[in-house]
Amino acid sequence: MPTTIADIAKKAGVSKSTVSRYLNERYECMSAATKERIATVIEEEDYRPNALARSLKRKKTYTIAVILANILNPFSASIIRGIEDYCQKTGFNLILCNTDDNAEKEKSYVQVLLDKQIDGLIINTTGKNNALLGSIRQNMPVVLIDRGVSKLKCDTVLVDNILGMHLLMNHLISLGHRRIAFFTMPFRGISPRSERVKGYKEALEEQNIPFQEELLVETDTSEEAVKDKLRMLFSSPGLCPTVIFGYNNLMTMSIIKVLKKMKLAIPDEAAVVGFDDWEWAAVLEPPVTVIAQPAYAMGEKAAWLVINRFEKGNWNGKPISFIFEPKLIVRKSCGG
Amino acid sequence: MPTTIADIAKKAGVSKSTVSRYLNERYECMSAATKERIATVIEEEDYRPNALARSLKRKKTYTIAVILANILNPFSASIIRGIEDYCQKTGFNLILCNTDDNAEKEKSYVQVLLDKQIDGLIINTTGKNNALLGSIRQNMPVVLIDRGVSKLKCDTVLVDNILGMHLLMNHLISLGHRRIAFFTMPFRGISPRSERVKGYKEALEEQNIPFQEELLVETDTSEEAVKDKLRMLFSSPGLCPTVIFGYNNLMTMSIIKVLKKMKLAIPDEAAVVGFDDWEWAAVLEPPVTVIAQPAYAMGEKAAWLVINRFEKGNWNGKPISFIFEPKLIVRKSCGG
DNA sequence: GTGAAAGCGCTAACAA
DNA sequence: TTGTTAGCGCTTTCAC
Repeated sequence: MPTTIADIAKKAGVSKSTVSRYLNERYECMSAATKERIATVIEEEDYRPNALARSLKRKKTYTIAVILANILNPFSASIIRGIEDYCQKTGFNLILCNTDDNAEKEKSYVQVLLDKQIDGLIINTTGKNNALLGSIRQNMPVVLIDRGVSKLKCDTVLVDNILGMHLLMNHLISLGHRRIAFFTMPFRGISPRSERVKGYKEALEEQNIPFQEELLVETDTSEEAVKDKLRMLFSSPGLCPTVIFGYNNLMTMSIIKVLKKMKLAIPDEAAVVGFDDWEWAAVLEPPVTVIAQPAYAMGEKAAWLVINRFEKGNWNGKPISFIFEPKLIVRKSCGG
Repeated sequence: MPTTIADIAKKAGVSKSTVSRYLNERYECMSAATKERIATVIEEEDYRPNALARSLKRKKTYTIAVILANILNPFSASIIRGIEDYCQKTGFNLILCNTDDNAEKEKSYVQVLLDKQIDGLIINTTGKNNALLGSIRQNMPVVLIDRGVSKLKCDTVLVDNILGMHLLMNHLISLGHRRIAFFTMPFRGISPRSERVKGYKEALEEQNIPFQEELLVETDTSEEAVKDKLRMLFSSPGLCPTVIFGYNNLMTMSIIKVLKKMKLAIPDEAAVVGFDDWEWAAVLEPPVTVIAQPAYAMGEKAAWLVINRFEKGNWNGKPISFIFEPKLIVRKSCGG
């Protein structure tokens, strides 16, 4: 049976309150002798307070949660690492949840986390539980990461997707590309997606290149699906793209794999670009040109936001939005 | 102010005990009418029980923790994904901790997690807190993943490293390689490392190839460090390796990067092999031959072990050890 | 079938 | 400076 505060109190010959004061470092309210005695007993018993009991009473768990689509995406892994490191510094614990972009899973997680009385939430939301998220926003800090939802008055940590696409498109166009295919997963209603599409269209327009609906292709990231779409494009004379853009690193990777299997030379027969940088992008043959997002820093910032708001107790203050700048990293996959 | 069980009881005109029974699905002990009434009130109030209070009373938190060196390693990310998925299925929550192989961080995490009354722990241990781990093993299930510690009577989920090295070495030797460099991080006292070294030496011996101390090189995974070591080897006539083995994917990646920067053709001027398969290994030029470990399955199994033991309440049963079989995946980075 | 009361391990207001 | 007491929100005997 684990030792409790009562055991310590008895053994030290003081009351529980005094021990509690000691635990909370209110040393002013006790004599040096008492302090010393308690310290000794705690040491001897190797006593550590039960965090559950503490939390129940204090109404603070010093635990935050992060809900992401999929930790296997290196972008997500970096975000989590940023969050975890910040939590570690500040003594918070981190609960991790994967939703696979499934709204049901998201909902269920959010509820369980609330039951557990977490102190804050960082979420890459599916965008389908806005009512729920809006309501918990009343009781604890919530920060949306990567994907914003304008009606949700939460803090947000985002990347400037429109800028990113402009950087990328201007680069491609300056290299002479005109038929630029945009491969994306079918996540409609998700902010980064619509922003990237917007940036794509804007950039085309600025350069007087007509937007072609057929070049905006929706597919999941499986190789088979990507292959089908790619085949179709390449066999349509007026469409045949000179460069394929991948919405995220998973998509980009699939595109590259398929292109290689199709024995198409990159970039000469088909160039490739992606959103998200990742460890191996620079080592592939050819190294992949990408728009890099500062995932780790975004994670850190998100953690800072949640924890800061929690500690300042102002989780109903005006929402803050952090927009990180993406960077164009020119490598060799687009020619030029 | 959140609604509590007392609120529900009052509104439904019953006692807290009855509501509690309802919450715990002991419907036999109440009339259909009562059940109905409580259900309605709970619905109306959107009431959910406070998990903290429950846990304090029941002494179960339905939360387990995983302590790993670094989630940024795709091997770790896959393990976590396996654990998380299993937890999700069984309704457990997962607390995530990174230690960077720092024994102090590990110790501090373990203690905080104990304070939080977690129900089980999965750990890729530094091997430097055995006393602590041994003692908590008395109170909850602990499973060691990836790295075993024989004196710790915990369940383990490992990979057969010796077999893996034999598979790999036999392949290399059959291809004509004789000077095989082994690049590893300086983690001594860690079981996978000594096992892999052992397998390496055994395989050499079986084939009557003398073991050369200088080919077993210790370095961190930074490109600079790897480059230095590689340079040194290549400039020693009797030593100059025909193939470099990377202890894990981080090391292998560094080796490949450096080799490419040195403009050495892989595999003709220097072949490369690694331990751990990862998403992009097949897409690199040339695709990398590796020993693959079933990381996701290992994570799942570890979660199964912890949760199963916890639920069966037999965390003092005899330790179980799961040894997964690694697979040789032959690609093109070794010639042949 | 239902309720009263004690208690999980801790904190904090109030007294002394 | 220290102790007494009343909870935090829930579960669980033990009565009725």
